[in-house]
Amino acid sequence: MSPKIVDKDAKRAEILFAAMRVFSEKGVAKTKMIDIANAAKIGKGTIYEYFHSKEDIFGQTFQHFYKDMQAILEKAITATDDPVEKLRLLFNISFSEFLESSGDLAKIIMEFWAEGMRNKDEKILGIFNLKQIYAEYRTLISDILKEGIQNGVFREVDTISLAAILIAAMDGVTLQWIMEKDLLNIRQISNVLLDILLDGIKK
Amino acid sequence: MSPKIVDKDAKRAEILFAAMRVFSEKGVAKTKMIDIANAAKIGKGTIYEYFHSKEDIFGQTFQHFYKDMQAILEKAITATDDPVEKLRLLFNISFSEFLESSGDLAKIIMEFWAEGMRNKDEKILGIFNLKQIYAEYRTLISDILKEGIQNGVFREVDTISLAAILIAAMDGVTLQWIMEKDLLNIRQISNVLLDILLDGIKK
Amino acid sequence: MSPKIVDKDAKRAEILFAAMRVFSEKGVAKTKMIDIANAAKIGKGTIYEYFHSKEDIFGQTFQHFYKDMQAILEKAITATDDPVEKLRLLFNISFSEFLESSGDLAKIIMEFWAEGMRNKDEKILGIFNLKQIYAEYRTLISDILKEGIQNGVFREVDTISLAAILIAAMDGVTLQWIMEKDLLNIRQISNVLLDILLDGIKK
Amino acid sequence: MSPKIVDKDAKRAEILFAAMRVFSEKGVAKTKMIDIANAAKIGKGTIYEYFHSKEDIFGQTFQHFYKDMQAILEKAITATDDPVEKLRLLFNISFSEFLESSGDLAKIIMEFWAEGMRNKDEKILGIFNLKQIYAEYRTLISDILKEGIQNGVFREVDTISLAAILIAAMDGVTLQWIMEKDLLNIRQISNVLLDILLDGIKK
DNA sequence: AATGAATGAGGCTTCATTCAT
DNA sequence: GATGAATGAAGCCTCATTCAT
Repeated sequence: MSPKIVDKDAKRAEILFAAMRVFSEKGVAKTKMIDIANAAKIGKGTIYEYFHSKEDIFGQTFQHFYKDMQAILEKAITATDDPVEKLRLLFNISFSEFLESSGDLAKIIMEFWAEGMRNKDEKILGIFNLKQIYAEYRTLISDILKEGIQNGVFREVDTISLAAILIAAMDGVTLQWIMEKDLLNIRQISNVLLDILLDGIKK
Repeated sequence: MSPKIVDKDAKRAEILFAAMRVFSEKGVAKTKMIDIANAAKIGKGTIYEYFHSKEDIFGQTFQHFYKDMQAILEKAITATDDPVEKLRLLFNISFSEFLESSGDLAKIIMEFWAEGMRNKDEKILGIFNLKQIYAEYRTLISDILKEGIQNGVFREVDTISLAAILIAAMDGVTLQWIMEKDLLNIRQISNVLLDILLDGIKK
Repeated sequence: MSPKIVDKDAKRAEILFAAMRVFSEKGVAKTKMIDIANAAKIGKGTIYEYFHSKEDIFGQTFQHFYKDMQAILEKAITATDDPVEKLRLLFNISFSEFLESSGDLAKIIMEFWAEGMRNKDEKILGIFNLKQIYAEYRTLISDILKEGIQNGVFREVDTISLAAILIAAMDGVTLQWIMEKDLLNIRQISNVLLDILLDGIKK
Repeated sequence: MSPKIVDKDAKRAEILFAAMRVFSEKGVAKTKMIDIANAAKIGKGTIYEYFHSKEDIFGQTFQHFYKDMQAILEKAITATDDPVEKLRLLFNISFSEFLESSGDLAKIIMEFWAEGMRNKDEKILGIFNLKQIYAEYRTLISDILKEGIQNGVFREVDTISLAAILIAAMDGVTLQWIMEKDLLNIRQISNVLLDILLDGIKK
């Protein structure tokens, strides 16, 4: 009576991870559906049981990345009340829990950035709205900074601009890390950079 | 040496600029040869009189970007003997002369990064060897830092790591700038960031 | 003979009717197996328990149509001995019992015709041999006409050609009926046409 | 300076005729783009220089058929003032100039009918609006009949219904002709039928 | 028997590149 | 040199059919 029972969500996730691996290896444009199928060890047609199109897979890859990032931010800012500590957690967790754990994902981030920064029609903007994501991100960090200013930990500064600086620093380090995962001790670099930045804004 | 050669070079450059405009607007993968031809107001077939392939155009776009960058670095480090001033020039010139002047180019940088960070066969590596470029870049900045240390301007630091930090900061700001050209006063942000960083390593 | 066989046949018929509905709505080529399955409220795979292939379903749809037509012919020519009445019954029954009762079927007739008139390999010819069907049809009507001539009801005419004319008239009216089920009073048109035709051949 | 000079319209027509040949041989659904390309002795991709899609080709095939028909009607109704003669011309020209001259086209008519009688979205309706075409056709013939009634040639009849009958007769004969191009003397059949019909409505 | 998940052959279409003019 | 018409390799996606449950 009943057909093969499959955990559709689990399989969808499997395919997504396979796609991420291939995307990060070959780049989105040069990835063929058959590559994803092979990576997932399924037939070409099976992919379409779980995704509408290649574009859809790329979009969901981004969603996945974004949700992970959200979770990390959430975790970081609720773990402690100390603004300084919050920023340090943000910096550290980004690398340890997000990038290092899914190193594959890292290389696609560039494609997210490239894709996300172009003007899109409404439909795509709902998925790839990097501008909005960064705006939210700045607000979140700005709030932490305001806290610190209120607590008397930080100097009076333009919190939004400073948030942009912190994000810039994180992204920059991310780029370096992607480029030279092995050669540079990025963890240390990241810490040094954060120390300098924190030092610069502390009262 | 004949006038024709000059014409050829001029036209090649024209096509290259047209290509850059389209690349930055639609992304490299989604740019068709016909788009470039239209943008350059020439026939589709004419492109092949000046370039071997689409890949070739993309490669030369990168070369152009790279040469511009080289020139800026050159200019910066020869303009003064003061290491601090050299770094400041590096930061400022990057934005004023490079990015701001060819805003179109900025959006393709992501594609360079995305493209450049994948493992390639020898032929491509000769063109898109980002790792090597960044390594050179780090060496150059490291040399400035060493100068500063010798001069007693900077503390004793791991110059290569610090170079990486400075590059990270610059790249990060670039990203922010691409994303929010209008909203954020990136020039100011970049200066603030540099001040903080310099402050952090000054003796 | 066991109840299962009855079930099987009933279900096969159900699927066939579902298929006919969808065929007539979307056309055979644009009908997917899943459409038929949905229309029949069964699973996609179940269809294959009752039919070998989509082609098979289409073939059996035709067979069904053909058997209905045969039955109508049979009914018409055995109901009375009067040749004129036989022809009138043929005309009328065609519409009342066949087309009007299964209006869905009507739209597929075009596909039967389109499919049936192409040269086919042996296998298909056994199912879709329209030429033969029409030849039989002509013979049957020709026999009625011959009867009428012998009885002195009809003039001496080329019975095969006249049979073709009668069939042409019926098919033509069918087409009009399919096209404008609602606007034209086809029943009346059909009667008028038949009256004219009969009048033309009566002695 | 100038590239290959091609009469685009001529080539488009060539491809269209090739497509019509293949359509009529294999049916639209079973015709592959490569079949059309081969029939036209061009490359697969070349088709797309002249048509948007397979659907487009089919649509334009229909347009072509329709324009031919229009021209025939025009020719018939302007050639004489005698209503009876007009109808006879309509009947005869349809076969001699239209069907017999482009026998290939004939077999696709079924597909036009099948395609044209389904409910379509606006876009397709603009191309395949068979209902409207037949309505126009009926009006045109109805006008001829009205003329004949005014002239006292025809009895007082429901002209629209009679127009439908005449069209039905023509279509029916067409069908027979498609089916048995060789066996039946359709020209004669068509004349006999028309004679009977005219006789039936003459005063 | 019934199901729908899985499959891959096959079709449509795109587009970089070629080449005759 | 310049052009765009022609091409076909290659990729995305569909869908009839299979088959494990």
